[in-house]
Amino acid sequence: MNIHSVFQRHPVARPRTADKRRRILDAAIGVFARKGYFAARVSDVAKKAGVADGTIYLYFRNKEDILVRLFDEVMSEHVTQAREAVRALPSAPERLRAVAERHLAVLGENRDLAAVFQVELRQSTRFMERFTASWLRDYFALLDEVMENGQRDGSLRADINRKLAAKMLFGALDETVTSWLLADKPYPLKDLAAPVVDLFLRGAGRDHLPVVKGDEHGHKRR
Amino acid sequence: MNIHSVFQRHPVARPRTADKRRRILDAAIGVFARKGYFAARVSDVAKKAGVADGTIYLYFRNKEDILVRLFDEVMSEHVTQAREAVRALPSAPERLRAVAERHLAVLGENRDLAAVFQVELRQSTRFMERFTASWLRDYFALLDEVMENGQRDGSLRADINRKLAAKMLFGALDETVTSWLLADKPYPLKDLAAPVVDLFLRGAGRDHLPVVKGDEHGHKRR
Amino acid sequence: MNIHSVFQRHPVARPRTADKRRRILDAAIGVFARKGYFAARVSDVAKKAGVADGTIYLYFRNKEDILVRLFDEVMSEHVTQAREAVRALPSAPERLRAVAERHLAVLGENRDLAAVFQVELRQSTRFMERFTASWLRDYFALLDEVMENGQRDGSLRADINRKLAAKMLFGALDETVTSWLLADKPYPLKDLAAPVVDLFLRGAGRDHLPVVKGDEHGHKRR
Amino acid sequence: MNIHSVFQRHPVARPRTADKRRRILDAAIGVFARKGYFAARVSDVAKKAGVADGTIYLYFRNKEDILVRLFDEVMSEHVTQAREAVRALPSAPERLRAVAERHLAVLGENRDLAAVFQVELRQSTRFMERFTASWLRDYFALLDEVMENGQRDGSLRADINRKLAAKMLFGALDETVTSWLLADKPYPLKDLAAPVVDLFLRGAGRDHLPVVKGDEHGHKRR
DNA sequence: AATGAATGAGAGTTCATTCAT
DNA sequence: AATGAATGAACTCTCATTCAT
Repeated sequence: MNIHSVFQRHPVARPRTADKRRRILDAAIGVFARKGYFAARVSDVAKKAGVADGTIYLYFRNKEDILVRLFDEVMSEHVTQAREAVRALPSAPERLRAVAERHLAVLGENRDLAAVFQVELRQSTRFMERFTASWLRDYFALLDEVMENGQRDGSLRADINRKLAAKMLFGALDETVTSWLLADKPYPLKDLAAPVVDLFLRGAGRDHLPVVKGDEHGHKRR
Repeated sequence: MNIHSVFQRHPVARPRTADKRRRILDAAIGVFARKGYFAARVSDVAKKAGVADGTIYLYFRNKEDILVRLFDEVMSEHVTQAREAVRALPSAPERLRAVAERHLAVLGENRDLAAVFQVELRQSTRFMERFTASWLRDYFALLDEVMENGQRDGSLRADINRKLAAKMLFGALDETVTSWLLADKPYPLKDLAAPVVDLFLRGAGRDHLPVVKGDEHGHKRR
Repeated sequence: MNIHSVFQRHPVARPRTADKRRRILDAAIGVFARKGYFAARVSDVAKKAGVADGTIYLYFRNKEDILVRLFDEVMSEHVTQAREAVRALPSAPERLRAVAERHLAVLGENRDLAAVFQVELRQSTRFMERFTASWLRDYFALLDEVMENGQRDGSLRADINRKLAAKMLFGALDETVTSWLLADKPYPLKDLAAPVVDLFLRGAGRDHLPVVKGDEHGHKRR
Repeated sequence: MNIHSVFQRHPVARPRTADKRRRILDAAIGVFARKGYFAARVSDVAKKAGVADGTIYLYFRNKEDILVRLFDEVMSEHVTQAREAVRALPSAPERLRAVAERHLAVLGENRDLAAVFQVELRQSTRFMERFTASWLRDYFALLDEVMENGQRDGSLRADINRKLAAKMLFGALDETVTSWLLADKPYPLKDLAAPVVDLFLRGAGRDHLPVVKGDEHGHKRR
C-alpha cells in the first residue's frame, strides 16, 4: 500500500482536476513533515504542489482542513484494509501481527507521512480528539475484536483487560514508530512488528511465575 | 508530588525573584494546556502570572524557552526521583511498577501538566528530538537498568530485547495517559499502573504456549 | 416606469444576447443593494444572473464598469424622460413637481435601485465626479431651464440664484430618498414630491416678511 | 473650530500617548480623503501618522473603527457646539443661519474632512444607518427645535411640515458641500450659508402667490 | 458565445519581542 | 528588576480577472 493508492480511491468533485487534490495532499505531507504544520506556509504547499496559492482553497477549506483530510483519508483507508487483511487469518496472534505489520509498514515506507502522523497531528487537543473519535476508535475496535476472538479460541489469556491490552499494543507500536522516526540511523521499521507482538503476547516476566492480577502491593507470589 | 515541589528544588540565579519564575512556569502550564502552545500568547502567560509582558523575557529567552524549561525541569526531576525510588525496591517487577506509578501519578494529579506533556510538547520534531536526547534518554536508561537487573536475578525473561521492552512499556504508559486525557469522564490514572505493568510482564498470550521469538511466519508452535 | 423598460430602450451591440446583459445589470442591482458594492463579489452577480463568472466580462470591462453602466443607463434615461414630460406642462411649479415626482417614483418603486443610487454610487470621489459630469449635469441643466422659464413667466422669483436653487431642490429630494431608504417603516416615497416642491416654492419663512437677499447680518427687515 | 480642538476634548486611556491617537485620526482623514476608505491601506495611515502598523490597533479596533470614531467624535462635537451657539441667538432665521454657517464652515475649512464626510462615510448602508442613529438624529432634532420655536414666535410659517423642512435644509447644505467639493475651482463654502438659508426661508416661488398646499394637480391658483 | 478552473496579488491583523522609562 | 507601549514582520485567505476548452 502506498499513499497514492489511497488518494486515488477518493474521487473528487472536479474530475478535470482530480490529480490536483492529490498533488496538494502529497505536497502537504512533505512540507508539514519538514517544517512542521504551524511553520509550514500554505504557499509552500502550493509551490511544492505546482499550483497557485488560491488553488489550495478550491480543494480545501483552509490550512487545517488539509491536515484533517490527510489523516481522515489515509488512516481510515489503512484501518479498512487492516480489517480486510485480518479476515483471512486464522488466529489472534497472527492477526495482531498482521495489523502491527501493516501499521509499521505504512509509516515505515513513507517517512514524511510518519512524521506528520507521529508529530504534526498531535499538535492540539482538538486534533487529538478528532482522530480519537474517528479512525482511532475504529482501530481500537478492530484490536478489541481480534482479541476477543483470541480469548474465545484460547489463543489469548481470558483474564486480560482488552481495552488496556489494546492501548498497550497501540502504544508500543506508536512509540516504536516515533523512536524510529527520531533515530539517527535508518532501519526497517516493518521488521519490528513481529518482535513487538511477540513481546506483547509473551510478556517480559519470567514464564510460569506471572504477577498475580490485582496484586496492587507488588508482592511476588510464592 | 506536585509541580510546585519540583520547581522549588531548582536553585535559581535570582533568589529574590525565584517565585516569579515559578509563577510564570505555572501560568504557562495552565495557558498552554487550555489554548495550546501556538495559540497561547505570551501576554496570556504574563497576565496569568501577574507580571508584565516584558518580565517574561527576564526569565526566559523566548516563548519556546518556556516550554523547553517546563519539560526539562519537571521531567528531569521526575526521572531523578524515580531513580531514587527504585533503589529501595528489591526486584524488577516492583521497580517497574513503582516507575509506572510515579509516571501516571505525576500526570494524573495535574491534568494541565499532562495536557502539555502529552500534546503540546509533541508540536514539532525539533521538540521531540530535544527531549528524546535529554530526559527521555535518561528515562529509558533507567528502565533498561531495572530490566537488566531483572534479567540477571531471573525475575524477567532473559530472551527479551530490552530496548524494545522499554519502548513497549513507555508506549503503553504514554498511550494510557493520552487516553485518560481525552476521556469524557475522569478516572484515577494512577490505578492503571499495576494492571499495565502486570500485562507488560505476563503478556497477553496464553501461558505455556508463547509465540516463538523470531517466528516471522506466524505459525504456532506445536 | 420600471427598470426593465429602461434597459430595453437601449439598443445593444449583441442582439442575440441582449437579455443577458440586462440580466446581469438587474442581478447587480440586487446584489449591490444587499451586500454593498465592495462586499459584493462578481461571482454573486454571475450566479444571480444565471451566467458563468467569465461571461460577465463579455459584457462589462470589470466590476466597476457594471456600476458605472448601471447609473449611466438608468439615470440618463430618467433624465431624458423627465425632459420629455416637462414639455407638456405649462408652468414651472408644475414642471418642478413633475420632475420631483419622477425622481421619487423611480427610486420609490425599486428599493434596490434606490439603495445603489443613494449609497453605493457615492463610494468614491471618482464615481461622484463621473456622474457629476454626466447625467447629474443634465439633470441640473433641466432644473435650470425650467426655473429660467419660470422666472421669465413670473411664476418664480426673479431674484433667486438658480444654481443654488437647483442644488437645494436636488439636495432636498436626495435627502428625502435617503431618509426613506433608511426608515424603519416603509411609506410611499412618491407622495412626498408635492410637499417638497411646495416647501421649496413657498419657503419656510413667514409670508410677506421675506429675509432680504444678501442680508448677511440676519436683521429682519422692518 | 478646527479638528484638532475636537480631538483634544476626547481624552484617551493611555495618557503617555494621547497625541498618537489624534495623529492617527488626522492621518486617516488625509489618507481616506485622497485614496478613499477602501483603497486606503492601514499601513498608509500608519506611515502618515508616523507610527508602526500595529500601533493603530492599540488605539482602534480595526480599520472601520477609525472611520467610525472619526465621524462620531468630530460630528457629535460639531452638533454640540451648534446647539450652544444657537442659544445666544434671538430668532429662528438667525439661528438657522448660524447652524448652516457652522455646517459649511467646519467642512469648508478642512477639505479632506469634507471629502471623508461627504463621500467616504456614505460607503455602506451600515455606516449610513449608524450615523443616522447618532449625530444626525441630534442634528435633525436641533433643527426641529429651532423651527418649532420659530413657528411659535411667528418667524416661521406654522403650516410647514418641520420634518420635511429639516430634510430640505440639510439636503440643501449637504448638496452644497458635495458640489463645492467636486467643483473645479475653489470658492469660500461658508459664504453660501446665508443664501441657502435665505432661499430656504423665502422659497423660490413668486411672493404672495404660494402654491396651495395639497394641490396635487398642479393648477395654479388665481 | 460561454464556461469555470485556475491564478496570484494584495491587505488586515496578530503577537513575540524590544527598550525607554 | 520591572514595566507595557510600541514595533513590524509574517501569513492566511479572498476574489477580480483570465484563458484554455
